[in-house]
Amino acid sequence: MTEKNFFDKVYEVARLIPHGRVTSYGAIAKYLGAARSARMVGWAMNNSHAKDVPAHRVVNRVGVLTGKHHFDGTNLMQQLLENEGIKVEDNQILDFQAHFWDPMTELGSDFMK
DNA sequence: GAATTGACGTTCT
DNA sequence: AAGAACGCCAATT
Repeated sequence: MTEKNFFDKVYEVARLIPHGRVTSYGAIAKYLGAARSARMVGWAMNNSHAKDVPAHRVVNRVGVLTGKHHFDGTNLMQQLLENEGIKVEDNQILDFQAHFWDPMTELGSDFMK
């Protein structure tokens, strides 16, 4: 029973996202070994309301705040990101690459080993 | 209990 | 190269 479900793994990784950094659903999914389950990551975020998961730091691969619609306000997600020093314009993160936090690169496949 | 949807991304045509 | 379809797992209807 040491194996965790995809959902739980997503929560863990999402929680490890550093302050002022962002990542993509696909990046997390890929890190978990299921690049094609990016949708599940999004679903997990939907349940993230029950967890302490900073879902505002997770965007799609283009850097667009696709899930901002699920937040309390209309541009709450954007406000949170800007609060961390990330510039957002038209629901899209500026310099997404610069702020991109890749779990595989940062954690180095040494986290869930 | 079965079918559909859901914060996406990859692969095929 | 551009567009369409599929895949993944879980939850909701």
